[in-house]
Amino acid sequence: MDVYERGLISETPQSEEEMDVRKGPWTEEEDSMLKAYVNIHGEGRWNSVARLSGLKRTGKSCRLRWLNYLRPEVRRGNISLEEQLLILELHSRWGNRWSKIAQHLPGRTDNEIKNYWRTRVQKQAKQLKCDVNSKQFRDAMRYVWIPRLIERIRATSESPSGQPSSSSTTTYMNSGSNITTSQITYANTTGSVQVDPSLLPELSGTSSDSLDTQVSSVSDLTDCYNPQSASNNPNNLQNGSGLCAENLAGAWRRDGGIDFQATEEQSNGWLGGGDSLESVWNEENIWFLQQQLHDEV
DNA sequence: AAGAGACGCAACCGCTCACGC
DNA sequence: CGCGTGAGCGGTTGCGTCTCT
Repeated sequence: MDVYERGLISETPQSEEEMDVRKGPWTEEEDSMLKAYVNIHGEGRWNSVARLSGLKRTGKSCRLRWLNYLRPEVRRGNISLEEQLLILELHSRWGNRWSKIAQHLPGRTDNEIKNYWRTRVQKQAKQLKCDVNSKQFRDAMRYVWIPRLIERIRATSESPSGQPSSSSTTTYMNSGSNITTSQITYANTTGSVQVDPSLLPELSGTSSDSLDTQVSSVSDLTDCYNPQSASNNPNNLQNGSGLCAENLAGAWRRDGGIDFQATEEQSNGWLGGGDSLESVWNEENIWFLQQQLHDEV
């Protein structure tokens, strides 16, 4: 359908500036014009682009179209597990700094990441009946969702068929802060991101610009999180051989966090099975988390 | 089969920052 | 130093598609 028919173009301009300014979806012809212009003259000077290329668009509109859609390096399609993990990690550190987060996901745009966060992550918060910025939800992300993603990334990388391996002895119980590259680069098996080697260790370091410095970082958690022992024997959680009992079971309870230790046992398989991100948040888990949240209030 | 509602995404809007004069 | 302009960023909106009833 033509944009004119949909009323997306100002047909009654109020001033000279508004004359003929197009809005709404871009046509293939406009895309071609913008691509051709940028290929010749390069990026930047977006108002000039709008004027000189013959496009009846604002400079802002041209810039947005180029950055989010026309750039050759833009990757489109499903966001991989590794990318999801990075987004969660980076958001926990920087908050809604979408462009900053996007810098660490080659080919992804801030707009795409923002949309992912709104549609996927905020949806989960809504299902849990808690605010996406609440401590409860951040805890859920850090102590359940992120470790679960790491587990699944590992499983995918270790099994050519994509099935989780049952013989792995690798542990996340690193000293310091290297949950990182060697684990994250399994990415290759799913054809996705190369993670900056310096990135994740940085996350567990000093967080002067973190929005929330009172809660231990994700990497702190993964330092003492052992999915193998946890999934093989949930009782290990009680004696601290898997999760750090002091950090998780006790501390979370005391500071008002969620008791995921109990969650893990009672939901029976929190860390097992499931082949999508959403499976981490299946109905049973969400129900139980809600109980936990309400108990805390 | 059709309508309603939910969802995903592209695009716009308004604000802030950086830079040149 | 103040002002104007351009660029960038985060929030919001609206449309097309999908799913459910």
